[in-house]
Amino acid sequence: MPAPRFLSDTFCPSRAKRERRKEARPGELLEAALDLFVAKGFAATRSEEVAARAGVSKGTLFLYFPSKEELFKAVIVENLSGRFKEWNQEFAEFEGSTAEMLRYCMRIWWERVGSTKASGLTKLMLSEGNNFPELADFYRQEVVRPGHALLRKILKRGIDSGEFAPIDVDHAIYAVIAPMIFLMLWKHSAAICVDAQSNIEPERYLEVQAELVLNGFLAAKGKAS
Amino acid sequence: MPAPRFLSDTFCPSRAKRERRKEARPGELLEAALDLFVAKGFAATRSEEVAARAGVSKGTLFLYFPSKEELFKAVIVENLSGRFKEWNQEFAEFEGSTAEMLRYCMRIWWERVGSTKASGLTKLMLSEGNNFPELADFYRQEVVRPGHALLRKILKRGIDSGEFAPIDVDHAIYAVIAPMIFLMLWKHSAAICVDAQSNIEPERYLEVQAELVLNGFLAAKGKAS
Amino acid sequence: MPAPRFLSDTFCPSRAKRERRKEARPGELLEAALDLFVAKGFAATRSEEVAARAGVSKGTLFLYFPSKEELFKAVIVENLSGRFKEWNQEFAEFEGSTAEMLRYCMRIWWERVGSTKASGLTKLMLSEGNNFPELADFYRQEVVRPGHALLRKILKRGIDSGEFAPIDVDHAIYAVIAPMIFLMLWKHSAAICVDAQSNIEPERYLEVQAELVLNGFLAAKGKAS
Amino acid sequence: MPAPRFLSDTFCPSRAKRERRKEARPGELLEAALDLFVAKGFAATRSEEVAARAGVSKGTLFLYFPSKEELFKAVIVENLSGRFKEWNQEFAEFEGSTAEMLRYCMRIWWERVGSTKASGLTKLMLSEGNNFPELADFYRQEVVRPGHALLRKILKRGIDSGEFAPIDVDHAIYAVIAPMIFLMLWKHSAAICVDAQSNIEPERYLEVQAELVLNGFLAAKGKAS
DNA sequence: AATGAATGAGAGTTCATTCAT
DNA sequence: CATGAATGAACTCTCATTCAT
Repeated sequence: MPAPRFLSDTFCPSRAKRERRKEARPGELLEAALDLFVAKGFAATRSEEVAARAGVSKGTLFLYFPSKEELFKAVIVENLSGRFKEWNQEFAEFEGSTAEMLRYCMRIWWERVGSTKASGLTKLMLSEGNNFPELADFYRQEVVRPGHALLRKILKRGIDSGEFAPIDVDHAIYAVIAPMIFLMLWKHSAAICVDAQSNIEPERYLEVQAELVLNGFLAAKGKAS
Repeated sequence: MPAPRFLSDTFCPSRAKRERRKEARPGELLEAALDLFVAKGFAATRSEEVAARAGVSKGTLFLYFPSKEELFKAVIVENLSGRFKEWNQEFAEFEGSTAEMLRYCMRIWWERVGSTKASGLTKLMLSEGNNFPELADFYRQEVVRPGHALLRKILKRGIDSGEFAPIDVDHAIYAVIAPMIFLMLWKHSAAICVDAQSNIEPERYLEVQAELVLNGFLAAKGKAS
Repeated sequence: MPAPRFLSDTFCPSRAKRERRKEARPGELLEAALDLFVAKGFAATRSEEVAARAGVSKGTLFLYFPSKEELFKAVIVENLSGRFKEWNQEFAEFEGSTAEMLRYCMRIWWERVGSTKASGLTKLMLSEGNNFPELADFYRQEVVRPGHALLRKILKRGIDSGEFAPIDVDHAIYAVIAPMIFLMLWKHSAAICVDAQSNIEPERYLEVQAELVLNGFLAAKGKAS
Repeated sequence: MPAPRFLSDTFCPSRAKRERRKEARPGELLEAALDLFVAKGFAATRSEEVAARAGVSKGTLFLYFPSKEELFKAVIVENLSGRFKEWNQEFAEFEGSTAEMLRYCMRIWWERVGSTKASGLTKLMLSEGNNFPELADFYRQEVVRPGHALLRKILKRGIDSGEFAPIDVDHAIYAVIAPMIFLMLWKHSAAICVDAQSNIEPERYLEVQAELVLNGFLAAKGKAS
C-alpha cells in the first residue's frame, strides 16, 4: 500500500467531494433532468433546479449542455432513443410466433419504459411538443420513427409468415400504440382520473389489449383493425 | 304599429374603433382563448395574444375575466362542462340496446367533441394539469366527473338489462375512454406521428374500438376487460 | 298645486331615482371621495370606487371633476379650506383672554376637525404630499397658510395685550400644532400604536398640552418655548 | 512571511461591468432602497429604480430580496429594529438621574434617528401602513414594540426611584413620543410647512419638549400628563 | 347629462443564459 | 473546470382616463 497515495488525496484542499468523479457529471445531470422534466414538464423545469439536484452549479450545467433544449435531447437519447439498437437486436433474435412476440413486446415495454420515468418523456412530448417544435422534431426522428419501425417489422413478420391477415401495417401500428399511450397518460396525468389512481392494473390492461388487437390481426375475416 | 320600425331595429354591422359590444365580447374572447389555448397550451398562451385575436386590447380581456385562469375555466364551461346537461338528457331518452347506445356515444363524441377544438382542452389538461393544480381540480370536477358518471350510467344500464356481463364498471370505463384519449392526442400532438396525420380515420378507429370493448362487455364469460 | 308637475315627475321613465337631484351629485361624490381618501389614501383610492359609492358611474365622476386630483382639491375645499372664513370671523368676535381663546381654539378644533373624517385629509397630505406635489402646494396654500395665519393672529393678540411674553410667533405656532398633528396620526395611523388605540383621551390630551404651551407663553421668565 | 503579500490582499477598487460583489450588494441595495422609500414612499418606489440607483439591474434586486416587501423589511431591520439591542444596553448602563436619562434619550434619538433618513421610515409607515398591513404588523412588532418597551423602562426607573410621580406609564409614553413624531413629519412632509423648513430648530424644540414633559412627570401633585 | 366599454402604459416578478473570476 | 452574480426580455394584471352612444 503506497504511502504517497494518501497524501495526494488529502493534501490539496480544493479537491472536494464533488470533484471526485468528473466524468460522472453529465450522467448526474441527465438523471436530475429526467426526474424534473418528468415531474414538472419541460417549460416548468428550471435549469437551476436541475443543476442543484445534480449537486452542481447553474454554470456547470451549461458547460456540459449548451442549452436547456440540448439537455432535454440528451435525456431523450439516454433514456429512449439510445436503447433501440439493443431492442432491435433482441427482436431480430426472437424465436417464437409473432403473436408471442407482440405480447412480449408490450410486456417488456411496460417493464422497461412504461413503468419507468422514461415514459414521462413521451407524455411530456405529447404535452409540450407543440410549444417546442425543434424538440418535437427530434423526438419524432429519434424515438417515434424507430419505434414505429420496430413495430412495423413485427407486424410485417406476422403477415409474411401467414400468422396475421394482410392488414394495413401503418394503420395497425396505432392499435398497438394506443393502449401504451393511454397507460403513460394514466400514469403521469392525474387530471384524467377522478379518484386516486387505484383502478387499473397496467400489466393486466396491456394483456387484455394485446389479446384484443391480436384477435383483430389473426382473424383474417370479419375485422380489420 | 309602423312596419319600418322593425327595420331600424335590425342588426347594424357598422363598427367604430371604440365599439360598445358588451354582449359579443365574452364570446369572442372565449373563442380566441379556445383557439390559442388549444394551439399553444395554457402557460404558453399570453393574455395579450388572446385579446389581440379577439380584436380588443389587453385591458379589455381583464374586464370580462378576472384572470387567465378564470378565462380558462370559462372556456372549459363553454365548450365542455356546460354541455353535459344536454348530453345526459339525450342519453336518458335514448331508445335501443345499450350496445347501440355505446356505439352512438362514441360516434357522437367524436362528432361534437373529439373532432372539434374542444378536444384540445382535454389534451391540454393532460399536458399541463400537473403545473396548474387549481385548473386540474376544476377540470376533474366539471368534466371528468360528469363524463365518467355518464359512461357509468350507460354501462350500468347494459348490466342491469342483462345485455352486458357484470363487469367492474369503474374499470371498464377506461376501456371506453382510452381510445378517445388516444384520438385526442393523435389529433393535437403532432409529436407522436412520424408523418403527416394521414394514416388514421378516426371514425373507423372508434368503430373498431367500440366493437372490441363491446366484445369484451357482451361476452358474459371468458374476459372482463 | 299645479297638476302638470306630477306628470313631469312620472311620465318619463328615464328619470330614475338617481336623477332626482342633479345638483346633489357633486356633494355625494365629495362625500364618497372623503370617505375613501381618508380610509385608503389618495393613490390607493380608485376613481371607480368613489363613483360606485356615490351611486354613479365612472364617467359621471369625470363629468364633474376633470381628474382625480381635482376631485381631491374639491374635497379639501369642502372640508377644510372653505371653512376658514367662518372660523376667522368667530375668532375676530371672541371676547375673553387670549389664553382662553387658545384653549377654546384647540378644543373646537378637535370637535370640528380633529375628531372628524376631515382630519384624515391632513394625515393624507402628510403621507402622500411628496408624491403629489401639486396637491401639496394646493394644501399648503389653502389650508396650512390660513391655519397658520389664524394661529399667528391669536398669538399676536396675546403678545400685543401683554398676556404673552414676546415669544417668536413663527416658532411658537408649532408648539400648538404639534399635539394636533400627533392626535390626527394617532387617530388615523394604527401603525404607531402597539395595542388597540385605547390609551389616549384626545380631549384630555389636548387640554394638558394647551396648559403646557400656555405655561411657556405666559411665563415671561425661565422658558421660551 | 513576505511583507508584499499583504499589499496584494488590499482592496482593489477596479470595477468591471459584470463585477462579483456579493458582499457589497445587499448593503448598496438597502441604501438605495432607504433613499427611495423615504423620498417617494413604498408604493410609489419602483423596484427597478432601487436597482438602478444601486447600479444593478432589476433582476439583481430580486436575487437578494425575494420581493419588494421583503426588501422594505430588510431596510427596517438595517436602520431601526436591528439597533435596539445596542440602545437597550446603553440605557441599562446609564448612570445618572432618570430626568437626565430622558433628556439624553431624546437628544440621542434625534442624532441617530430623527435627523437621519431612518426617520423617514417611520413617517412612511404612518403614511402607508394602512395600505400594507403586513408591513405595518412587521413595523409594530419590530420597531414600535421595542421602542415603547425602552421608554417604558425609563419611565418605570424614574417612578421606582421616586424621581417621577406615579404616572400612568402607558399614557405618559405618548407625551414623549408625540414631539418626536411631529419632528419626523416636519422633516419629511413639506406639506405641513408654509415656508421652507427654516423655522424650527429640532434640537431646541426637543429640549423644550423634554422639559415640558419632565415638568409634568416630576411634579408629584397637580398634573399627571 | 350619463353611461360603461375600451384603452395602454406601467407595475412586480421570473429565469435561461452569460461570463469574470 | 467550476462557479454564481448579473442580466433583461417577457409575463400577468391594474386603473385613470376617454369617448361613442
